[in-house]
Amino acid sequence: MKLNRQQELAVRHVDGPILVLAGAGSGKTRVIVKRIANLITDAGIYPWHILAITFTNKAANEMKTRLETMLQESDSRKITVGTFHSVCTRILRFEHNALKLSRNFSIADEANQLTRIKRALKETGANPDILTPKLLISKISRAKNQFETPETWQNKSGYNPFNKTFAEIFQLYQQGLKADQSLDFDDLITETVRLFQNEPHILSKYQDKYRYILIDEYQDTNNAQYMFVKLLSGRYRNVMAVGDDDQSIYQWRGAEISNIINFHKDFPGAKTIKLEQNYRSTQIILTAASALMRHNKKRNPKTLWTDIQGGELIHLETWLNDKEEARAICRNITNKVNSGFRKYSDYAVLYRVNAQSRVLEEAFQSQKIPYRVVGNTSFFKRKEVKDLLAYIRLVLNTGDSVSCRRILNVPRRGIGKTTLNDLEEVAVRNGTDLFSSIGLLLQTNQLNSRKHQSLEAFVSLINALKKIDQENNAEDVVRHLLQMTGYRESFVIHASAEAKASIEIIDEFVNTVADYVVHGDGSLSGFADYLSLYSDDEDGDLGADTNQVQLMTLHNAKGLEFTGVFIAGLEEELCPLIRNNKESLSAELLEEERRLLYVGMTRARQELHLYNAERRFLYGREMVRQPSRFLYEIPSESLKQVDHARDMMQKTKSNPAAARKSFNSGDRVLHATWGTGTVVDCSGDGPTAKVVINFDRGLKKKLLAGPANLVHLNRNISRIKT
DNA sequence: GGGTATATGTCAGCA
DNA sequence: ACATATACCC
Repeated sequence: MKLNRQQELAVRHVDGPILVLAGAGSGKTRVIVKRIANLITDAGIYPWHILAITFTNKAANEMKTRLETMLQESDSRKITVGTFHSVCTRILRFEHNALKLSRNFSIADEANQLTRIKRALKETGANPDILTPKLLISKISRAKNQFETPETWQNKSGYNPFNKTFAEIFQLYQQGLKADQSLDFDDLITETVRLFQNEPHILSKYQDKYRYILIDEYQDTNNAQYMFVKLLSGRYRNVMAVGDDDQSIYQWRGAEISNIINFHKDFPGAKTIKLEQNYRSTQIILTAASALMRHNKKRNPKTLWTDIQGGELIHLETWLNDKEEARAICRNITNKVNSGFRKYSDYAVLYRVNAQSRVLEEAFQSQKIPYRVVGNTSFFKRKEVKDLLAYIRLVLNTGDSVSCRRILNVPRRGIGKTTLNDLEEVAVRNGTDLFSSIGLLLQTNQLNSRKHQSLEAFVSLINALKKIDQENNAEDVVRHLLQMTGYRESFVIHASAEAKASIEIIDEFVNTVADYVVHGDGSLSGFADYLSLYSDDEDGDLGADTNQVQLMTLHNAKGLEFTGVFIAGLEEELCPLIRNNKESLSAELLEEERRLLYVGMTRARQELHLYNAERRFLYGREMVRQPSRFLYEIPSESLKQVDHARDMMQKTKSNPAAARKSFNSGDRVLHATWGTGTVVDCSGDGPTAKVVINFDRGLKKKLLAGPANLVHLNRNISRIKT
């Protein structure tokens, strides 16, 4: 397809800063890829001078693949494509000396951060109900991205006790990371920026290396990432920032929309190009999505347009509950596929929170529809993966005490609480890491022989693995690791289904490392980075079953497109999400939620299906739901609306059989006015039976079964029982 | 020291 | 409903 005028201008741009405001579906990835190709083939720029930064690893891989098809392999290989985190990790590992950091520093993932925060909370004795671990992590993240340190917080905390506690925890957290030779995700960026600031010759080297910088999803960059770009581009100023303020959905984690708005101030003389033609969606879908977005006040007005006239109306279906919703989605997809014009992979089901995937997965399984949950990091959250990763981290960096503590007694080797406490004490007293403290404790000769033996065995195990790592690839190390620790065998003994699942995960882990050795550099440290930075699980073997429906969160759908999109759970408090009933939704958050739905809607090419349910099982209980306010912001002429919940209620109402059912205490029932409740007592039979019900909204009512038209919620009984 | 039963908190989104 | 944290027992 030919480029349009604006796209052409962006692709042909060579020198100087340029901002590309690219609306949804306006072909921005194509523009970035073509411009890179153009820089090399037409402008004669060396490929190693080009740095392309994407938001996810997935996007990076896709870009690499597309570049490979357009360029000679010798060229495409030399272009640097990656996320901020992966690019910075590479720089830090290379320049570790200047930072007085081990080359094999560990990357602390979220779980690792959490254990550190919890420990710091305990140490300070702060109340974890007010400063919750999660809140602390996000506060620290924000502080770091503003280049604030525990010290600056100490100074500015003044008399505010919360700030003071925060400063203390921040300090402990940071000390812990440092002692363990670990960096968290934010450090990866901020430490690179500090390196650039403190070592002009290093900055100069990289400025010279990366003369052409392209950044995708610029609306989602944070302050530290901005600083990185600003410094790195300082000499040549060849920055192309591509983004769309309407698709900014990461402000919650520090993304600053001002980066895109202030681009001209930051890079004087910058060109601006607006891509407003949408090549993806039908007029109907685009009109509806634009109408939704007009409710946002803080945005640059824009007029997206499309050549793809008309199209199907957007379907809006209301169901009685989340199970019915999931079943309906499955039925609709099956019908479409059976019609012969669509395949499973044409469809994606999007939702606001990962917890929604469960009901959907159950429905897909029972209807035998092939599906894949995208971006769900469940594999990386598995205990087995964390354990093995902890081993790897410890082998690479024995200073990593958090990892050491995790696997010191996994599998069981008789090093329990008491010994661990002793070791920690030795570590603190000598100012060493946990692993070194084992050697120190062994020297004291104060241990009984059993303890002595198991500790000694552990040390030699790790040392042996270190040696193996020096001469072998990551796969060999992992295989030796499993063999020497007996980790896999520790599950084989148990015949339980749980143990079987564990073994499957371990085998999958081995496959992952084998795959990495084939496709990556094969090193253990490279593999550890891969595991730490690639939280979106790529599904290495994409060749297998690709004809699957994709399930993912709205966030994960960014940058993707599908022929048909189903969005589930369009209800108040879920979309827009309100986590805390006490807290009201700020205007900023509401607008971000709206943008998130906008991103979801604009993923659709031909079909868009929206769903809401009147009841939903969430946070451990069934809740009565209200339709999302966003549904009222979509013009009704774009919608084809069916209320199946109402139909179902009416059907049961007109069916006297329902009234004849007798009720038992414990039964879950539904009443047209009072909603759901639990039967606590029932006397009599048939329509004249007197039923006492505790309604979920807090009312207790005595009703006559007949006129009350109670509906048995049998479909929910299995859930309520457990 | 280790395993299991019970209590408690969590399900926001991501690199 | 699930996962983790602690409490308690062997």
